[in-house]
Amino acid sequence: MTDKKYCYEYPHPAVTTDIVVFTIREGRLKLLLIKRKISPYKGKWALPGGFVALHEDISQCAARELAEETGVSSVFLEQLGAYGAPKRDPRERVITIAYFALIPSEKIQVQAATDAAAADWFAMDALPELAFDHAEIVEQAKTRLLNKLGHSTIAFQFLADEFTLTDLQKVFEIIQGEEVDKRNFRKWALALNSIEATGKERREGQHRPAKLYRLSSTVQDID
Amino acid sequence: MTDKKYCYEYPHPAVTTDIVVFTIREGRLKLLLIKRKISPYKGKWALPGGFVALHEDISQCAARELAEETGVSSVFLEQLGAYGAPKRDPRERVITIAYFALIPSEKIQVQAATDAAAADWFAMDALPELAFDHAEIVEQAKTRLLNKLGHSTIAFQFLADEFTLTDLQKVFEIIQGEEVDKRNFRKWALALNSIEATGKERREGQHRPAKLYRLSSTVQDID
DNA sequence: TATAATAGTGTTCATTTCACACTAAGTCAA
DNA sequence: TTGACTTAGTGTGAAATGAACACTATTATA
Repeated sequence: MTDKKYCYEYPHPAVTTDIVVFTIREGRLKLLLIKRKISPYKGKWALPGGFVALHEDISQCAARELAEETGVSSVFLEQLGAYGAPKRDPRERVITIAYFALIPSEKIQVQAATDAAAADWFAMDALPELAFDHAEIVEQAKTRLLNKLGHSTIAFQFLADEFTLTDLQKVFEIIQGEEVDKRNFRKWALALNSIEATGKERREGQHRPAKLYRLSSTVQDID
Repeated sequence: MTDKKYCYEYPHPAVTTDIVVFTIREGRLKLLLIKRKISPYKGKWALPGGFVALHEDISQCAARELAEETGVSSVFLEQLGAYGAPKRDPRERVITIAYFALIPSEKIQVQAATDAAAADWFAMDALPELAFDHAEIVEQAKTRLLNKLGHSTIAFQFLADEFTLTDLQKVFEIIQGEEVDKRNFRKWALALNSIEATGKERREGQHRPAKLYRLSSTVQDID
């Protein structure tokens, strides 16, 4: 950051992006949080994010922050909305544009937290107290995730390139918090016309091997 | 506006709200546009909106702009999303937070455009060329409107406090652009448990009078 | 070769969605 | 006063969809 000062005729708020990063690890839906090492909310956990640079698109900003924190790029990233209550940051007026990202657990290289003190994954049902209005943002992200789950292909974003139908079913069960009928689920998943068998199978343990699937090339999402 | 200058350590973008205001008039879905009287895009039509003041919430800002342009308040207003491509405004970096609003045609007092040159309603299927990235914003608002139509009670926002089921059906037909079966529609509307008969009826023309309905007190919307 | 463990597969019933046509109640004019 | 006109209001059967439910298939291992 330079010492240069930027001046305007009328007041401009600061603009940040914050990213709600979900993944599934250890059989639970988890959220990436960063421990703040500066005031305000020093020591509290917060969503990863940062200021929007003047030259970058806001979605680029979110993608950049996400890559800096997790080392992953080209993941599912969707805008959640803008949050701009006047006092949400006690320092100055900050409007944040929240995104939510879904990353497959296999892609998670442990977070190379650039400047932040510490980063960690928290189970959604055991979140610590969050800084700013981040609890509200997380709540809305969770709602969005649940709403889209059955009407889009976002669940696939939690999986590796090749996966079994049981893998996929577990994603649903973990997010929805309830068991799903295996036969109905498989019928539904195949009827989506979004996945195709790779021809390969995965064998592990003393039981029948499972067919591997991949997302079809034509991936379309729903608003 | 004062001559005072606002200075920051690092650059802040300007933040505006733009509002996609829909109504139904003359049997068509219409959009409120303002003719720009200053550069850039001077003379072009644009969405109503303006800069976010430092002390106000962004939704308050949208509501204020909407009230200034249309004279109506307490209407349906929902955030659509943030648009922040770096060059979307050629003057400086401007991030806009778009809202969409639905107002009943009866409430429309002709727009008392404060500073803008002119304001007018345009049919959605006959829009003029729009300034900035407003065409994209309008497109997404239309998509949102269509998606929510059958899964929420937003259609009611286009109607007066008391309405007939035929009024409601016409709203659907106009927005969806296709006719709807009368019996199925009425069953659906009543099964919503969101409207109740007022006991009154409206008589006009040489035919049976129509029962009037109102929104039930418990109005809930869906994300 | 028996056991254990997960993969994989169809049918029935209930519910929801869709298509479809007539009667009811008012106004107006002859 | 009656017939013509116009929109309001109502029910049923068929088709599609969603939900419940239990057994066989295939592998690893002891």
